[in-house]
Amino acid sequence: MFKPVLIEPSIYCQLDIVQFKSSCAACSLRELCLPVGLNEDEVKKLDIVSQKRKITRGGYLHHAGAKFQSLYAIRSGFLKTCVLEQDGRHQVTGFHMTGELLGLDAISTDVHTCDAIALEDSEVCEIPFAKLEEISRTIPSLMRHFHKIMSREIVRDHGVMLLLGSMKAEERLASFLLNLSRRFHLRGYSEYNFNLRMTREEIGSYLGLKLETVSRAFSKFQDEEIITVDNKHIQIKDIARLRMKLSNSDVS
Amino acid sequence: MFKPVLIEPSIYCQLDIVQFKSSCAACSLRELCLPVGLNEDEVKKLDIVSQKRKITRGGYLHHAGAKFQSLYAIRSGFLKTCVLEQDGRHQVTGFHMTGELLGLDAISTDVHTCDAIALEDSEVCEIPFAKLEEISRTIPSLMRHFHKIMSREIVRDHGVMLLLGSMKAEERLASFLLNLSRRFHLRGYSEYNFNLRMTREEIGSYLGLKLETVSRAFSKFQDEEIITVDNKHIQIKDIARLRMKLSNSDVS
DNA sequence: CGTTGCATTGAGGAAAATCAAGTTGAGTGG
DNA sequence: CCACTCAACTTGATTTTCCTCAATGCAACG
Repeated sequence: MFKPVLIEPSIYCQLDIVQFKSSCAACSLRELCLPVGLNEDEVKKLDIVSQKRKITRGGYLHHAGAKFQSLYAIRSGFLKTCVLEQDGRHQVTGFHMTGELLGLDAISTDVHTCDAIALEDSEVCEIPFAKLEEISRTIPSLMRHFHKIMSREIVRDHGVMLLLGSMKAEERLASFLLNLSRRFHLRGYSEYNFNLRMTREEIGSYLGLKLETVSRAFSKFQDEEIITVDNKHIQIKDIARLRMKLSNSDVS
Repeated sequence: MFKPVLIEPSIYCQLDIVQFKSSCAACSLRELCLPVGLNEDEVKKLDIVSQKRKITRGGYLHHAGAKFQSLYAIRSGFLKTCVLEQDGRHQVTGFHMTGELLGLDAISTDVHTCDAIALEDSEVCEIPFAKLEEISRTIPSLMRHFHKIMSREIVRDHGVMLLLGSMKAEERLASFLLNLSRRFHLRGYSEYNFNLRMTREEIGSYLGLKLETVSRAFSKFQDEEIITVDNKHIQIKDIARLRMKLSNSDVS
């Protein structure tokens, strides 16, 4: 089922065996998570740092308000992050998968500003931030890479702001599906067939819509034969028309 | 009119005189822009870096798509940043004032992802990013401070996402006004009286509303005697009730 | 086999967008 | 100083979109 694109299957199998010995050198996510071009010594420095941790479905990786110690690189699984306001308002700010880095928001105040919750059994590398900063002083390419990751998060957030501020319901859902499709594809899964890990309500929260609106939009896309929806399973039948949903608002 | 809170007026006047000699040591924004606790030698290292630049009202600090070289610290003035999509969709992602840092989004791809436009005559310090990274390797507190600034931007964006995803028009406008009020206050201006630098349309774009909706919400707040609006001039008459607009939706 | 959580669908209503006049105010030039 | 222009703003009427409320379906699970 798992088909890594970046490495040989044999290497991946080997990984499976050593999976409780933390090792960046052998990690299948090296290309996602670390800058290319580190030499062996540099990679070894990192090995000291990280430690693995498992979170079962529904479990918290961290709570909003918790003291910040570490960033988390997702090794496998699927998580959501949500911000909460004192008045009970809350919102999913992102869905996160293999190779992505969580906890960047907490650097600013040394306190996590969001909950991170596993939507399926997941495994993360815990990276103590103080150590990462220390090591990155001696490895400029690592520092640069880290800055790019933070910046990418800012760019991503701006994209979501654009979505929330100027798209209609169907455009939002199309954008969401295309984004998921691309990210699954990057990780070696089918870009046309995948299972949603989140509920309609969580999708709605992320997209600034109510769950009924999400459901209706799914049904509409299905009627139009752009996708098929079977509960959590999505098949994209006509990705070109799904992309068209983004740019124009003309409906037959 | 200008009443800096963090430094003595005399120091500020002195600054006015030397304003074309770039000097972080003498800058009135030191506390905003630099980590506290740098010694003189460390501050001098920074002086090499930055160079001033003026942008007149309506002018671009940078265009989306431009090659990224430098971050910009705002010394004075007021700017907006907007993202644009290929399909013509565009959105204001932020309004920025004295002491804030622009260009963080561009680190990820070495290309600016948004336009930055001056809404009044402004002055910025140009900080070549490569040099900043280099210096921050030798000054850990500077590196830490920079990471906190990036992280703060992520937290800010999450706040905007929450606003766009789950607030009604009046709540958004109230949130916007309170945010401006706080930021003016921090910079030594009145928290109850200020002039908007942006149009209703720009406010609307930022808040995910049409300009007419913004205008109506202003009028409503005025009818309720929470604020007075005279074109661009805003007076907050009852900040408590403005804050209430955020938390509850009950209207008399 | 009832309970529970999630999803779908319909009907009605509220919020904001859109469309359409007007108004105001700053800048321009006679 | 006045007329003119233009952009920004306000306000009202109408339409669209999405939310809310409610009923129902459906699969998983003790």
